[in-house]
Amino acid sequence: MSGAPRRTRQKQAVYDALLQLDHPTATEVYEYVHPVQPTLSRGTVFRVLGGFAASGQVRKLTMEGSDTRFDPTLAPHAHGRCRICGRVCDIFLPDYASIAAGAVCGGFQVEGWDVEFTGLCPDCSGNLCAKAQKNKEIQQ
Amino acid sequence: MSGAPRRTRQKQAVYDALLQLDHPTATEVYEYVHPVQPTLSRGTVFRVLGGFAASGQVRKLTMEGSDTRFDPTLAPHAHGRCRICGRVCDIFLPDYASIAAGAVCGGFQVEGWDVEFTGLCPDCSGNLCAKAQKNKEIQQ
DNA sequence: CTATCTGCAAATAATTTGCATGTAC
DNA sequence: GTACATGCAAATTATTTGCAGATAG
Repeated sequence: MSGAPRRTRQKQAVYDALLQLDHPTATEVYEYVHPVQPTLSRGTVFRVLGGFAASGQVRKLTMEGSDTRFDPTLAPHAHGRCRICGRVCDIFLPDYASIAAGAVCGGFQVEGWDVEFTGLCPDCSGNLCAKAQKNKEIQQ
Repeated sequence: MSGAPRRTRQKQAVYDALLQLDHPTATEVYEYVHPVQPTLSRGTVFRVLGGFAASGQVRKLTMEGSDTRFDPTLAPHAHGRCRICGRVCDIFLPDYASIAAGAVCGGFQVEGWDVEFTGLCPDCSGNLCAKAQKNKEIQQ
């Protein structure tokens, strides 16, 4: 028989990191938490995040060009990945919600969905020149 | 100055594999090609597939729960991953095409998109019991 | 108490890369 | 002939796992 999951300092720290860190990878979570809890190990971060994902407590994002990311926002939504700064933005598109409701597409019975857009985030689409300039400065 | 890409036996073999193998991973391509061309190395498979993806010759699919897959079908379409057999199906949804045409969603300027559905493929949604039975037999 | 969780370190496994050699054009 | 491509093997890097000790309930 399996008992209820236990509330631990480590899980709390990992979840807090998810709220602070805007779609972080497991490693980013680790690096955020480590200075505060030096004994919390990488393995634990992966195990805790995997548990959260398995229980539906967080969403696991498998995005092109980066490691697996985790998202504590449970409301159905898509993601936009900026091709300039790499930031991942939440995009709420009510239209997609209806598709999730068990629609059938060409014989494939849909139970869940995930949409990844590529493009420019609000910052980067605003003033491309300024942004390119900034990136140049950083690289130097 | 960079010259045009060269036509090689290896690239041809990798592309043929893509056409035969229904959304294969790099390793699946390697295992398909290797018996025929034993000297073709894993590194080359990754390099060739990466090149194809970079030139837009094939689509690179980053799907949940499996390694990166490659798709030679260039027409805009979504993918369905069956939660029972794991098969990846092509799903053509004209509605999504309009979104790709540079729409703006909440300040995010969309240039490209990728949709992954989870659910049941035609085979598995048809007769779940028979399928479960078959899987059992395979495992034994 | 005891089942779950964590730390640590070693094991996996996909992907990348350096370099010498091969070959398309 | 020359620049691009490949083979090979070693290096990287994310993620998983075994096991002994810690701890939540």
